[in-house]
Amino acid sequence: MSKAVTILDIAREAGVSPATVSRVLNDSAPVAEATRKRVLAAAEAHHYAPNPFARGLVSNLSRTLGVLIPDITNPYFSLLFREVETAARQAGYSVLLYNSSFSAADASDLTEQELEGFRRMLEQRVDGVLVIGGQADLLHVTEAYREGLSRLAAQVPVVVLGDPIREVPCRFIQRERGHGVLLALQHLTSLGHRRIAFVGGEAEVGITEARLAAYVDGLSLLGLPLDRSLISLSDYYAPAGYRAMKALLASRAPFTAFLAMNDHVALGAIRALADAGLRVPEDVSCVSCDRFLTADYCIPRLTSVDQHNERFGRALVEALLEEIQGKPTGAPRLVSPELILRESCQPVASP
Amino acid sequence: MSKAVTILDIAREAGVSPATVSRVLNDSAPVAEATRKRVLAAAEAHHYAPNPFARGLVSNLSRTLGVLIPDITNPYFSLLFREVETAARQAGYSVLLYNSSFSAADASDLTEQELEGFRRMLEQRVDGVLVIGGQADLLHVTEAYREGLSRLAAQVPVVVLGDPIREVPCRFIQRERGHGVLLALQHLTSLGHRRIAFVGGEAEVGITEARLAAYVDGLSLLGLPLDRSLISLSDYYAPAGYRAMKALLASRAPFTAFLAMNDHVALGAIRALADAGLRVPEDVSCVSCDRFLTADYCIPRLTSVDQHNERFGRALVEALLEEIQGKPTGAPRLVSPELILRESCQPVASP
DNA sequence: CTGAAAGCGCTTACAG
DNA sequence: CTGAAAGCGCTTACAG
Repeated sequence: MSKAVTILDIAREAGVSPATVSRVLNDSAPVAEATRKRVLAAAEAHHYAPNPFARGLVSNLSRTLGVLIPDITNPYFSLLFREVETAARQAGYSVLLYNSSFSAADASDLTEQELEGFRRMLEQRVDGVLVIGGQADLLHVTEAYREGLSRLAAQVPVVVLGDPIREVPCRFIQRERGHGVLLALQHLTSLGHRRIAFVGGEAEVGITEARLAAYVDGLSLLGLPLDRSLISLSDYYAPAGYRAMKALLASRAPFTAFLAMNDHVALGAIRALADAGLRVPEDVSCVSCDRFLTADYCIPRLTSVDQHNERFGRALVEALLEEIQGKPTGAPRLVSPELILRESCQPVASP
Repeated sequence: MSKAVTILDIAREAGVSPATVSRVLNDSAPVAEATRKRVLAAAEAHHYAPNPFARGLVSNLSRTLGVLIPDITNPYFSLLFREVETAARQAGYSVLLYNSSFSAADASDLTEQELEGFRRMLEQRVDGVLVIGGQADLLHVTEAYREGLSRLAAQVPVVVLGDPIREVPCRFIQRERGHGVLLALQHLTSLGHRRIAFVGGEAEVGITEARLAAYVDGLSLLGLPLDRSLISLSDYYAPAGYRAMKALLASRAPFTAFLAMNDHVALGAIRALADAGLRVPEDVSCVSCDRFLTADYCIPRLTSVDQHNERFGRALVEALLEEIQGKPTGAPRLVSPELILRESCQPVASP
């Protein structure tokens, strides 16, 4: 590999001191226009890029943001991440991604992975950290996690997508998560459905609790009875949706429609219905949340609440930049959920 | 933010010189066991993490790998990336991800995004770069891209997933991409299909050309005639699959089965068939490539060739580490494609 | 086995 | 507006 060109090379070429080159490149002090031009020309000619190590050593800044995510192959996270990366880049930051492969199934084992992520961020001296998913999504975190996150936040600005964790000095940002469920319930009841199941999600996870609460409140708001046997939890992927629907069918609790935690769960659930000889929407209607990429091409096309989660990515980055730059804290812009009507709902069959 | 602890703090605490601390921490020279223990204890006690800027300034190493990817929300890339990140981490490297949002549709405009990615990698002084997708997937790249990639490779080890580009000093790694198509064709012909369409993919893209070539060769191998009107290209997402199938149907060329470039394309194509009143597999059989996450839950479940692309991620990282460490070049381990039989194929209806 | 010292490539007071 | 010099926190010959 060829040796990189340094500020000294540019200084020599432009006939000035390295200090002046630095001033021109960082626009950190007035420099005579003629000098300035010579410096810029020299830098350009040699494709000069300041050494970030040297720069970091004095500024203590890496121009890098760390992002902790459990699983980038989950479209919920990858959509969010893409937005985060774009926003970060536009603000002049690179993004270090750490995939902690966290799944609520075995929290104790995997806490270590998240702690390792925290450590990495510290080692790499990122300028700020975004924590998305993992234990931050849970109602209760382990003590080790609390400590690790606190230590991290003591040394670098941290923004967490989630509800505040007691005594942890991060900035927490949470979205409104119940309104979409209400939209879905209203839609289903307007079609005459009265026995509406809730499928997917895990207990102990914030989003599940929030949506479940909205489900319970929504039913009462709409004057429908709550039947706990219509709630079938699992997790957030297609196999889980399949299992949850199987369990629901096995319970023989009657229902004419269901709410799915997301499109993958919906897919699995619809598959389970099909395997039981039930069609969507002819026999059962379905509204899903968190619309993913291919929902418009499934059979049936999924009616889904689009939470516009990905737009939230930019808000997260902006909050983090505020923390880094110590600027005033604007409240994150809210993005309203939107019910996308497709084919998976139909008026309830008259009994 | 609290001021970080430095090697001097540890040296003082352990009653040794900073040089000795460095030796212990890097295991770079013999140190008396007693001294060693004191140093380690002090480092531990203060959660000491060496400053990567200072370290990088002398070593010129960042312990960071750069990964250039067009779109992390595409499951093909996110599956690959997850494996890359895991392998990199296990080798002690962090990963900087740059999303270039490249789509072959408007190459000229987007070359700039990829060049910007190259520049970023250089600025950040990553220890090595992995180039995945984008123009690297194309049969022909722009001159600007060639120059940018060459300049990058002149300064840092670069591994490209793709076919060699003339005069560019990178290591290129390519997979075998035709065998899966042959498996699919054999399966379909064994079911009696003789008019098999090819749906999805773009001309000018390597993988499309490779699979198309395998399709042409496979047909002749199996003694079937080639009918160009059964080839309907588009790109790699569900909407494209939909359009491609619509076009194929509009052409009225008869076929009883089709090969899809990937599961998203298959989904779109099957949707288009459904909208035309045709069922899979009853009316038309389908084999897809590049199995994605939810293929087992679609209606119908997709029969698909699993290329095990994600396993390739580790091979890429290993190749890059070899380039970085200047070690001998092992040929990348090959991963054979595997035909996953599900529900989307059925014997051809007797005419 | 251990320490003193130079040096990596920048930025930033301090002079002028 | 510009330069000389110190210093950021490490690592690595060089001595001993």
